[in-house]
Amino acid sequence: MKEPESILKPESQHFIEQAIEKDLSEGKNGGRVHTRFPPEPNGYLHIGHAKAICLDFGMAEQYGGKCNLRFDDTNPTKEDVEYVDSIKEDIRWLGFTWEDREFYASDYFGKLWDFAVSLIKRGLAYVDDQSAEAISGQKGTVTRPGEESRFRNQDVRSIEENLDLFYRMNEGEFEEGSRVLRAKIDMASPNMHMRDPIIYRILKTPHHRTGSKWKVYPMYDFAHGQCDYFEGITHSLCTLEFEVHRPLYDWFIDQLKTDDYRPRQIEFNRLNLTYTVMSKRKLLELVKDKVVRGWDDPRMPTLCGLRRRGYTPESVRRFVDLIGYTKVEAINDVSLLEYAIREDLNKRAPRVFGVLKPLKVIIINYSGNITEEMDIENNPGDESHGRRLVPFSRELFIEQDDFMENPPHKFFRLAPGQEVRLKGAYIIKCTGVVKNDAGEVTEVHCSYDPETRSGGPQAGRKVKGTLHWVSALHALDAEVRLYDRLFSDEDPSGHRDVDPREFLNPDSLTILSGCKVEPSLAEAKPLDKFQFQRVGYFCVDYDSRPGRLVFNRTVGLKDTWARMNR
RNA sequence: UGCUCCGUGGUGUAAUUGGCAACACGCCUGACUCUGGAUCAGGAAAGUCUAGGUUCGAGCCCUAGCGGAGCAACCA
Repeated sequence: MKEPESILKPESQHFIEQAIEKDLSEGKNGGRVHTRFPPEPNGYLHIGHAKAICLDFGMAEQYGGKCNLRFDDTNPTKEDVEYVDSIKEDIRWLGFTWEDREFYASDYFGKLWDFAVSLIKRGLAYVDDQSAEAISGQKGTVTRPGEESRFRNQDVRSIEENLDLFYRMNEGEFEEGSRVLRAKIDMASPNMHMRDPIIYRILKTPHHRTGSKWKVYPMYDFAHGQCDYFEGITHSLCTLEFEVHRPLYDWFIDQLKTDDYRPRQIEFNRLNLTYTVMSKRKLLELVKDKVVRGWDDPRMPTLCGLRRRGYTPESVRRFVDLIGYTKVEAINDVSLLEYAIREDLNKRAPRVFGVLKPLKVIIINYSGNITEEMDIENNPGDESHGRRLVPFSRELFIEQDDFMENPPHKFFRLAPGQEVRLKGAYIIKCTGVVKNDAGEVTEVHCSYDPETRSGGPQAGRKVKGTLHWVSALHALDAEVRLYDRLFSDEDPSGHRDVDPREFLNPDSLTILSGCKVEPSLAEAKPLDKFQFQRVGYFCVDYDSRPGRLVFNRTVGLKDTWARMNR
């Protein structure tokens, strides 16, 4: 065992912890740490969000502060309560709580409106009648400054007219797209976001919370920073791409603030995982086009997908902990995620016998009239998991891969003349095979040595291999779904002008039916997790029913034999 | 081409803030094992993008270059 972490060299701090501690030591915000997790309810959460959630809630927890849940619901055309509910479920599943601090950007529509009105009154915002095309045409490029809209000029449009138009925009008098409200900042700014950004647009789609009260909605950039400000957020943690938005947020807060309090935005690297895509837009496409079975398809990097796949919240949090927070754009190896779930399930998943591709074994010197109950530990590494009884009889199933008629060197499994131990039962020796017309082995005949029963007089005899097995008479039928990476390319969205779907892995799902599992699994319920010994970790799918068991393979075991054969 | 950010083993992160480049995953070897799992012991693998500079001493500071990413939605 390793030493407890506390007496090891203290874990080094990442740059955000350092920043927070510096603020704390300087007495900023009266020693408060208050963060927020601000999802848009327009899709399901994925593991990239888990990274943000762990940071937002984690920093608050670590420094004795609070973390708000705030839905960024400023665009009714894309958002829905379905997503609100799933997001809350996923955050709870991860193990975090926002107590009574469930907020919505839409809670602040009134304040935001008032702020916009105040900007107009101060000559810092104006209504622009131009089309979207015209406005973007005047925006300039990254190397060339933009041109000012003629409506920017107060001689053309007075403050009074701006106010009148803004009110009428919200009364529904004008069509969507016919007018917008813009902040008057700097059309020549090297930062594109400062070139008179649009802050309000007309949208007549009813909002999932405010109904049709509003006809104008604030843009994200006009809402986000101010909401943080309204909530007294001290540290606004977000991903790298918002770095260039920060000056704009600061500009708005400058117009709003009454003292020197200001949320501090710190940007960190987003999570990218190999062999998958992580943008909500791309994930939504996979769902809509039925490439996968839904948001919770076990191949999806969504939290609901990982949950259905058999991942535990602890393993997800452990993974997030392992990858850290930096400012380097990185792509994390999915095998580290797999390590995290193996590590967790190795401790908690009971061991059972499950045979994916059954091959019949007949013990020729074992009576056909008896059944023995073999007493087998549920987790060899941890006695507290207890033991169970597994029935053994003359006819068994073993894994097809565990038998070879003409084995290569170092094949420690069953082969003619070769001995193996049946885990928890007897040592058997292969005495012959039965083949069908096609020459395939359909039955393996073995003899057993009664002295070698586990716990018996000859139990200590060494044989090279140990196999898992199920009694043919007692085994339960099951369907097993094997998952592989969704994409065959390490970085499917990392190719310019190539649709990631060019790289879809056609073998990402394999459904096996007629699998045989031990009878103790009869009552297994969805999301129950097991290790099918020597095969991998599996969890019961939502589709599973008593008498029609369905398992998902979460992840395989490390397989030295398979690796040797690569 | 403008602005912003970033370059440390294969991957992801560290380096007590200027002092022997460390950790995890992966890989290799051995031990142990009634899971070819787990566990344990050991090993290979970067000299920190490049070139200068400051310094007794630079991954860290300075200068220049090179390379990568982000930003021009009435999306968030």
